[in-house]
Amino acid sequence: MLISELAELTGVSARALRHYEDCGLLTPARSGSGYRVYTESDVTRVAQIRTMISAGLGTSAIRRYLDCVRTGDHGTFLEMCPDLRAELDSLARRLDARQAELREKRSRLDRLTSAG
Amino acid sequence: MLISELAELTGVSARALRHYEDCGLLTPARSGSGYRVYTESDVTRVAQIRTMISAGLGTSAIRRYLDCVRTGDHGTFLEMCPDLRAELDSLARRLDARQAELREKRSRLDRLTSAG
DNA sequence: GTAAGGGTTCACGCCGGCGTGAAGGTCAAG
DNA sequence: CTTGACCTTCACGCCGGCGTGAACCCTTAC
Repeated sequence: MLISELAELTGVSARALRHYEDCGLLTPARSGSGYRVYTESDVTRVAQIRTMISAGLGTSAIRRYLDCVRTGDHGTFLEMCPDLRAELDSLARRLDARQAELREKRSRLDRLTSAG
Repeated sequence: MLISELAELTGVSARALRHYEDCGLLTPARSGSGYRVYTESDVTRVAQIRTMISAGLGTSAIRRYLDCVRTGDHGTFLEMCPDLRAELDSLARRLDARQAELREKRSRLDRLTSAG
């Protein structure tokens, strides 16, 4: 299928799909005229990519660990290798830190608003 | 006083102080040779700016409402005018939204990590 | 004279997943 | 042939508070 069809099937913009290719997350074949040609398995792969992005992973991390992705009846998950475990742990810590920062900002804003 | 002294007194870098001037938050006098000359009241003002920034306000918003800032015994606060009230409300909503997004990311990451 | 230590004005870099034209090739349909 | 819908490859814009040189001026001490 061509890019616009994959875009419709996945709900992801064509621009994003090209971006994923630039990042090495997709490697579609090319037609004689240079058009990107995707297979049905790319639909699943894009869904996996989106799941990982929505979990906070960057494209470089996704590229490193895309082999670890499995999609089963119980949802999408990752088969753990040591590096991946460490990467996800540090990501979790970063997310927690950002959450704490946001909470601080929010409370400081409340103080600015109501204090006095 | 010169910029490095104000930087030390406030704990804010000289670069940041120049940045605040670029944004219209500070308007130091100039010596004959072009050096920025600050007064003691600028120490308070910088503290107010830092408080507002740490609460999530951007420099443009700070510039618009810097007149509303008061620093008293009960901490730094803002005298409310309608526009300011609306601005702070929308900011609070944006912070809440970002907090919700982060929570979602965090839980999705947990699912990726442990599911399967 | 000069080295040292501050001050000044640019102006790019960051962080990153895409949006958004711009300029131009491909292809089926009328 | 021509419209028009889709495709391609660049490549800048975003969001923004500063970090970080670069290149150059002022002043003081030796």
